[in-house]
Amino acid sequence: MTENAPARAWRVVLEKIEADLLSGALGPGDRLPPERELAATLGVGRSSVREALRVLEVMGLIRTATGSGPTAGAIVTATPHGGLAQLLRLQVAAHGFPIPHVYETRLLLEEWAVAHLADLDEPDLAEARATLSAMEDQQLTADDFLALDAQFHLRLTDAAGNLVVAATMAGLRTTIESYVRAGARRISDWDATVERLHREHGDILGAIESGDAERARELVRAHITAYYADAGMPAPSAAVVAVDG
Amino acid sequence: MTENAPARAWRVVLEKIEADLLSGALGPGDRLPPERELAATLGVGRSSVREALRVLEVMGLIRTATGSGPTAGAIVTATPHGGLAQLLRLQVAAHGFPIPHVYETRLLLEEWAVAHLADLDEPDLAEARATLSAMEDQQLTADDFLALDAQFHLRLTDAAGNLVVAATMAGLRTTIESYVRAGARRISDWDATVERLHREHGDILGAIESGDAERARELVRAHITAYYADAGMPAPSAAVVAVDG
DNA sequence: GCGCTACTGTGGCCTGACCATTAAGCGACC
DNA sequence: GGTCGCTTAATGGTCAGGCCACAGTAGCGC
Repeated sequence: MTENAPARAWRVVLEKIEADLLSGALGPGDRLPPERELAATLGVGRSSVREALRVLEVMGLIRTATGSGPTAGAIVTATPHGGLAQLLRLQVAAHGFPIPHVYETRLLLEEWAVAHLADLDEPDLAEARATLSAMEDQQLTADDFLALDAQFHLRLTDAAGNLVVAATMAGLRTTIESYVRAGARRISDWDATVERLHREHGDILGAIESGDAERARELVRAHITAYYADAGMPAPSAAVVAVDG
Repeated sequence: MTENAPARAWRVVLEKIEADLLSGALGPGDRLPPERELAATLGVGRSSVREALRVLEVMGLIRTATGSGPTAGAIVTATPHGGLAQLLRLQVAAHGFPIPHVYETRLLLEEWAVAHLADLDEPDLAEARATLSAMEDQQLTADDFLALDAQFHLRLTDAAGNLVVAATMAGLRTTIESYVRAGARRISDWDATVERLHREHGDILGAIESGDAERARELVRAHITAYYADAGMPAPSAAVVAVDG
């Protein structure tokens, strides 16, 4: 997967950096050599170096800053959220990923997360609870509420303690965010929906705390599919929901 | 997420292309304008265009080819596998994703896939069965066997019919591939292991075909965790396995 | 007609230049 | 002696322009 290409210069750079990361010569917080130096070292042009760095930047591996001093330059960060979100979003835009598949994946990840949390001895739900409290404010606009709703779900997933799952979930959420917002405008009785969503959130937390993984799963599935249905959004293929639920 | 940046030229290009994808002006199979033209149109330098295209290429959205004629240039492909794999691999290399989290995610996705398949009326297992047959060859080296093993699992996931799950699984597998291979060399009685793996594969297919989702889940979990244990690989956090299984 | 050649379009890559930004060095002034 | 401010260096960001490689295609010669 990483060779057989006849020469592409930027790939040389990418591989060199990946190798340094794997060997431990480079790690989070470390600073990459300046672009010009990297170019000279690897015998490629600076533009090729930049192409590779751009890829790394978009993928969330590095952050770049101008200027001088220790904070300038390209620094390894390893923050996957943005990159994953970008990739998913673009693939959806290019019709590589059908939206229903995105929904379905979001659902299965979140089901796993809550079931996993329920099985933990002491799940850390403090952040999720805090978000839940914030959602009680009656003054919230629909968009504000949805933002907090998204935060609640993300914090739930974060609490499950798997970074890959958490990052993927975040990416999926970002990807479908605009559709969720659009869906909210199709809901007739928004206040009632807010009421219901809030109650369901509480129920989910309750199920997790009581250690009932299966119930947590079911509640999450119902919670999400119900919103999809209300908002008239393309469901994760009706058959799937019917069979699975 | 797509703005507030003070100017970065390459982002302008990225956003323009994403917008064209979303609006349908650009779709799979279509050809992007030549780099020079894109640069002139957007008022940026060609190098900035190239940086954006590089990102799209690595993410699997486009493929580029030199030469002239209809097949040359940048063409929208929307093939997420490579990009996802690259992203996961790099994040693991940069310690953004701990390997156990990758294992765990792989496990949960595959559990979902087989359970989902079991719930389908007529799961298409032909490809998986074909791979299974190929694995009966006694002449296979360990690496060949593992390659087929990977293929079996991927085809299983593909059959579940969710592109996001399938692509993610493929990426995860690629990411941990080297570790799996290394693990195989730590297994003392390889022949017996092959025997067992093969039997388990058959059992999994059987459970799917009999529509027993829960059993398929358990078999897959046992199948994978047992191999991890045998190969002395960093388990998806022992606690998790103990509690969940 | 057929085959070869030259041309043209296209990405791949490099060089060199200039700008913007940031930190550090250094000196003048209080 | 300390502090403010100017200068300088380091570094990414971007552009312009050029050259090469490669793949069609058109046109030319036979």
